[in-house]
Amino acid sequence: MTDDIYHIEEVVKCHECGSRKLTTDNDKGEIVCNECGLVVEENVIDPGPEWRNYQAGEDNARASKDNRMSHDKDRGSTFNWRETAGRTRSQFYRMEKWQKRSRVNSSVDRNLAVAFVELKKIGSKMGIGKQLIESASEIYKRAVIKGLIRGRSIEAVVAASLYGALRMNGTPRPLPVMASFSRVGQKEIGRTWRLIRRELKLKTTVPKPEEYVQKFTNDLGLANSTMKVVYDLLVKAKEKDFDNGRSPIAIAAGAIYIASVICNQRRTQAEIAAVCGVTEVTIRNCYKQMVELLSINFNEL
DNA sequence: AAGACGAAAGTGGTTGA
DNA sequence: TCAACAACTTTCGTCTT
Repeated sequence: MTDDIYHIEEVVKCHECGSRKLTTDNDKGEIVCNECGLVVEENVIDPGPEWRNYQAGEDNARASKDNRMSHDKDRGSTFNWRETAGRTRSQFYRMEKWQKRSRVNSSVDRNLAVAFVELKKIGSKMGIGKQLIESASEIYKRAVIKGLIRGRSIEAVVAASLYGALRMNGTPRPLPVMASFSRVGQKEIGRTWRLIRRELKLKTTVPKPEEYVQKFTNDLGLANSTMKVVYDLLVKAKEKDFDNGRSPIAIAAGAIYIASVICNQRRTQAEIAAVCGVTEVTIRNCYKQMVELLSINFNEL
């Protein structure tokens, strides 16, 4: 993957001895002079807004990438030309490069800034708390550092990060619901989330039906007592292994429909479908099977 | 007219050979 | 890797309230 690396154009010879025999060390992210051994370039970066994707040897690679994120913080004082006046030409030359590099870094910052604005926008539209926005931005930042933005839109990665943060918090939202708050389609959000989860090795579990209940019943304006009935139905369904292979959202939606009828707080299948992000057909199929399984005298209600 | 129902055809994910 | 499969969606006509 050596040829995958992007060189800054002006780095063609060693500042110390002038040799053009240079070797790139991918793992360390350095360019080293073959003649005198000087590290000509550290933290080799893509001059464009995006950067290359590190492959194996993650640990070393990550160290240099992390440095990149804090370039201006670490090196800020190096840019003071007054302090360095009178030094050799090659040193000015080097400093000039750091400045260029800082501009590259600021494009990373701009990416993060744009992303965080987007994240806050979606978050406030969805009524998501500060803590979760923080978690989502943490995931986003790590995705950026891993180079996962490449070939994807900021919006997609933002939506996926938020989706993931919600799931990991035990308060998942259905993909269609996420998509309705984003300009990105649910397929793209789902695909991006799977990638992020895999690449960042995030530990997630398959959402359980009960994780959706609070949010759904709230949105439908159902009473706490009705919500309690939903939970009871889910417990009974689980006892009979109703959850294998079926979408947890569909199960939650079906249970909510049954409970809304039982508790005289009837909601139409269409209303529930809209809130839960599944179709009426799915709710019908699911609640019918549940009624059958739990021997509920539904028609008498 | 609104809501519920179910058939039919299509999609995307999972599983097992 | 590919076919088979179950769950789910979309669409639409029909029935019930």
